[in-house]
Amino acid sequence: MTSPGRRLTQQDIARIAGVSQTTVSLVLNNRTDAEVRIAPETRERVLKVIRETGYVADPVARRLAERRNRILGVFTYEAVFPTASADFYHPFLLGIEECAEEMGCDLLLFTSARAAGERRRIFNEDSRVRLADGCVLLGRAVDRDDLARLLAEGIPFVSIGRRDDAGAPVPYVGADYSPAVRALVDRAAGLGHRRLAYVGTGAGAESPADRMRGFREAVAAVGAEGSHVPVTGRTPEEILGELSATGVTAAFVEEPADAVAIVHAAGERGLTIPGDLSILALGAPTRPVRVDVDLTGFRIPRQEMGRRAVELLAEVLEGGGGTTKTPQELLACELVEGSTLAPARG
Amino acid sequence: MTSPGRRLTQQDIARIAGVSQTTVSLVLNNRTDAEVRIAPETRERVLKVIRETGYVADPVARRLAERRNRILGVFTYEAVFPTASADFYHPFLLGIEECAEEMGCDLLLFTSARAAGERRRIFNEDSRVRLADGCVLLGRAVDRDDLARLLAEGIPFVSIGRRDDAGAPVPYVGADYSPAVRALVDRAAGLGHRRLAYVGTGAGAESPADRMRGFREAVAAVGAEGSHVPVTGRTPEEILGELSATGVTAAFVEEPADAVAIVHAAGERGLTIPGDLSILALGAPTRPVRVDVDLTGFRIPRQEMGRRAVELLAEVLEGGGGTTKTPQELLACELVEGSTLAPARG
DNA sequence: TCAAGGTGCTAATACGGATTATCACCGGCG
DNA sequence: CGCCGGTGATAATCCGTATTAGCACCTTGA
Repeated sequence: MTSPGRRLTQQDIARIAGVSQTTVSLVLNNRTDAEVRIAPETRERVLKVIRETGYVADPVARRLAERRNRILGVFTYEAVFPTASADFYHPFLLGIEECAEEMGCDLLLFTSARAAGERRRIFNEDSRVRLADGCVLLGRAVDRDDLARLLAEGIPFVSIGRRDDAGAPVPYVGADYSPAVRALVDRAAGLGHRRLAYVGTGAGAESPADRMRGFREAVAAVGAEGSHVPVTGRTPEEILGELSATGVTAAFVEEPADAVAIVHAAGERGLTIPGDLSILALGAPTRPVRVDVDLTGFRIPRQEMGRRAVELLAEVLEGGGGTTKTPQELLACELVEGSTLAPARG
Repeated sequence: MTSPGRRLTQQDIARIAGVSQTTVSLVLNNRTDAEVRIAPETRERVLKVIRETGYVADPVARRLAERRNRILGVFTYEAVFPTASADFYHPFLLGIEECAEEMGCDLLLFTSARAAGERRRIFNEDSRVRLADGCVLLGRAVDRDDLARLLAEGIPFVSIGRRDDAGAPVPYVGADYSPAVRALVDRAAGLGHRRLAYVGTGAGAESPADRMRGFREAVAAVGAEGSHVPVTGRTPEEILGELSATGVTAAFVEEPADAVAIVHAAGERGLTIPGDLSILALGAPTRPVRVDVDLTGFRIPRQEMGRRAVELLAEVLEGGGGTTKTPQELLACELVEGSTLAPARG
């Protein structure tokens, strides 16, 4: 069929069919406008040559001329495939891939964006971000400067996870943490819990901040007492100690991996969960853990977030000029019944 | 920093710095040849503008002119992220991503290659395969026509998994099934097993064929009796029935998911494994199963295969012209001790 | 017989960057 | 004075496709 030598171009097809390169392009793009007319026989002749040679247009040249690729970039600040992070990233990617496939788009994974042992950055010396039509950002913490730059350069993108403004509003699809946390607090309060604690950083990135905020607001709304128990640099035992010492009966744990560890620590200490202490998990584990506990909490709609991010990105791309306003959506989290929440003692 | 309007080009940089586009390109590419000279001050002035504007070269245009991308394509005949296939594909991707990251390459996932509900094909109407420098092929069965076409068009690629010739030798890195299967057969024979069975298709694609071949050769070598028990359309119970009826004492099961099912079926039937029947699993599960059995068998070095494929692809790309010979490698499988192999009865 | 209007195709150009060939300039030397 | 060699930069061209403007030809009508 094809010679192993140089790749075929429209020029070659044109020569064989005895027409101009323009005509080949027109036939290929199936232009039937009033502006441009091709005689049916000519069209057929060109198509025949294309069929016989198996010619396929060079996507690079196409992109250069057309400014459109049907390639969506996916940027993550960590490798996505290692098992350590796979459990967390996988559902997002699943949604992204599904939606991209339906839209006939390919996915470009920016795996090279690491500056020599450093953290990944979007803009390194020869960033390939612009190769994609647009880009999905994935990661718990996203670099503010990168965000600002993406906005400034007018690169279409959608962040997965809510982001604070970075010079301008950031397009995102996030998980609606506040109401989810609030619902859990309401439940706990309804079961008689009065001393509640937020266990986690509660700050650093938007998502912990959102959860913390939801917690504070809900605690205030139900008139309970809420404290903040930090976790960094502390063992589950120490955390558990503080919880007991302060008379907390329901702990809202930011990171399910911590929740699991605390449950285990409680078991060794002779405490029963949820008899002595209720544990509520706020989201999905970002660290690999063996989740052998049926935690009460909520489910982050990760797959849906992936899908929706791609959909929104597509809309932005369709919009073209950027006249449409910044898409910002929060998707509801689904409560998970679990078995680590029980009525407060007494 | 940058205006939100149109993207910056070398032309813009040139205008600002008061030089020509050529000069900007030369400075960017750091050309210090004797052929081309740039005065240090001019160079500095251009670099300053580049720094201030944050200019980054358009990778598409670059690719068109340079014929090089640092983008590696990854083609799979199925979606890689769905949990159904994730367990199988994941280790390959892990190896691929690792290696690509080290080499400073990005990964392009061809997710769009599906022709309207059909199976994925590499060459659809507007294939973007050529956008990548080269491409890694992943999948149990690979379309022969696609392979032939890749070879014919001289597109650099490496298949993960051994492939028969498709008009010409196919570059691959595969798992060395034959010796692995042979080693298992030797073990079984050493433990007194005389009636062995190969349970699976044993054909269809290269990898089952390789395993079957290894089985046949090994059985012949040790002078045992080997039969073939097909699985398609049969229940584990039926398969188990045939094994018992024919007096097989060691079953070599192509697909670990089947092996697990057979072990369970045996349990329900009151047979003990490996007391009554030894089960050997030939590879990794390609269907999602809860592997709650400690199967004796071997490990396919999937991550290593992914890495090696990318390395070989890189070599092919370095080689450029194609003077180097087709890389074909088989990686050794590691035996897994497990607990489903025991001495034959009597 | 010639303008008007339609038809079928192509030349020219854009897209953004890399490369090659060439040019302008200056100082030194015969 | 005129030639030469070295220096520093640029105009021109290419990569392969898409698009726009326009050309050559033919028919029709007055």
